Amino acid sequence: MNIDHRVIALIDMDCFYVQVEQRLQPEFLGKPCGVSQYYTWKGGGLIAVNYEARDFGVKRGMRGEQAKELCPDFHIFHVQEVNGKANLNRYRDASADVFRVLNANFKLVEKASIDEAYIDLTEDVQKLKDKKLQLTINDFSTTHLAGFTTKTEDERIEILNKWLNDCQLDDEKRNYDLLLGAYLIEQIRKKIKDQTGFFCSAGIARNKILAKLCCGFNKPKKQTIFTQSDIDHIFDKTPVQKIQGLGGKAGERVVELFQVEYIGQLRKYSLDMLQTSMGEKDGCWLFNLIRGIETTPVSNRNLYKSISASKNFPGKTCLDTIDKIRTWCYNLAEDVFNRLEKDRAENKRRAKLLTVICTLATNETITRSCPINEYSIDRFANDTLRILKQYNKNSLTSNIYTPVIHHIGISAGKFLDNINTKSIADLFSKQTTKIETITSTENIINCQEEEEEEEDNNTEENILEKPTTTTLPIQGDFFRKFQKFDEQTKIQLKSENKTTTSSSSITSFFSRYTSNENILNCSPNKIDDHYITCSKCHKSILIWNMPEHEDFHYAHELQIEENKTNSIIKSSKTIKRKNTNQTLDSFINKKSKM
DNA sequence: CATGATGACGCT
DNA sequence: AGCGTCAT
Repeated sequence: MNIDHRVIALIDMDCFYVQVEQRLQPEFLGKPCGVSQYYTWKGGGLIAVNYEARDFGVKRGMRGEQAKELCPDFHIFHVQEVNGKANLNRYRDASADVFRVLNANFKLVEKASIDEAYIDLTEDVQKLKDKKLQLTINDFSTTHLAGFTTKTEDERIEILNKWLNDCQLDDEKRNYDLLLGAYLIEQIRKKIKDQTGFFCSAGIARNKILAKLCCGFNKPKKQTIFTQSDIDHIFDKTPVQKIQGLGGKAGERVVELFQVEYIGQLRKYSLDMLQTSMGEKDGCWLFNLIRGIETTPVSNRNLYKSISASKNFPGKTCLDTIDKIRTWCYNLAEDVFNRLEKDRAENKRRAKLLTVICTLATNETITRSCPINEYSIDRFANDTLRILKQYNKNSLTSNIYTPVIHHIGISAGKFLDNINTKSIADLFSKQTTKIETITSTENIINCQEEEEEEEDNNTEENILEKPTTTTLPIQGDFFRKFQKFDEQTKIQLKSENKTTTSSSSITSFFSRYTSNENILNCSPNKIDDHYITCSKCHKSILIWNMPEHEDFHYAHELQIEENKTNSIIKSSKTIKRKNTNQTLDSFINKKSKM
């Protein structure tokens, strides 16, 4: 297979975080919205802005208050905060929804970010060729061609129709597989919309850089094809910084060294000249790129290589005492721990390396690692604290830390696959794992094997395995409550079980209601008259979702009750910390902040 | 004060 | 292993 004959797509969810929030609260669909984190300071920082709001000049990175000035009707969704820290789990879960659809339909999918995926369609297109489809303009209702800015729908149809005929008539069929690729991407985007409720845009081209570039040409809810013959005239008008990888200092270097503005202007330079200035590797990459050649493969990775939690402490909020630092070590450690546990249950692997990143007032960034022998909040927090203490210039007996800290991050990585240890979380995650990993027969076999093993594995053994982890007993207690509840509701729901999944997994049940609040997602956009108003929250609920919705309230109430007990359990955790340096003061400090 | 949290990766 | 770059 010639590398230049690949068909690559880049799918990009349109203002993803906003869509995730709108799926939960459909009443905001069509209105100018954004998502911000940390609302106290100037309305928080916007990390996503929808297209309705962009029309008013609202941009990512702006403060919420500034957005309100530009657009008085602007609605701000706030990122969930846990332990005083922004928590992005809601978007990670929604991302998983999207990737389930992609992985179920394509073999080669690369998760490029939380809301972007590369797909290598080359094989799929080859298979499609045998079918001898008769494609018409109706199969490409949101497709555009790179290099044409069409103002009206009629204009789009006219130009696309001409191209469609051209590439079906072309004896060499140079563009025919791009056409088939675009056809597949129209289908998958429709599927994503139907199965998740989310809109996206896409680019279809011969390589990743081109796919990424042209994806941005028509947004939102549209897709763009970038043919090889369009490269020259488009690159002549493409600013260097628009090329992925050249958005920063490297791009600046190119602009200054070669005195160019647009990427196409580099064509007049020899390979040698490019390499002299940019280095052998980058020079070669650039030389090929501007001629439409870029060979970076779409990697087949589905899982994260690292799981991390971090927080900035800008200005006056900086950390200047050991107590504050300890508190945040625990907060961050807890987040990483929770996600690692979930990851271990789902993916049968364990992170082996903990990396601590911190930025000091001296403006230096320090990175230090240590091995992970056991998943435990206390271990993560104390390892982090121990490392940070090494940079304290103040007396060891003082509570004051100098220089102050402006950023702390904890990252877990270097995963070891196929671990055979089990935990309570493993037992409860069967259903979730099954649903998420059915992408190949290999995985299915894997799952079944694990399940059989799990039958033999006793819960007792798993508890004994992790005696120092304080969170597990909490989870156990929590799940026990829900187990009863789950059984009850199953009976209740049996009569009208159409929309209810028959999953008996407590985890999957639990996560449906708490981590994602998916109950509200069932049909976000449908305009339908089968609504009734919930007596508890006064929201309009589709009538066939009402049983689940009522369960949601029940679960919610239980959770509130659980939180009360939780604070008690947490304090017992503090007693434990006391042995390892935690003072009562710092505990109170932490509580008062929450 | 203050574009934040989180990833991947390359260089040395 | 640690630091810097780039990206969303």
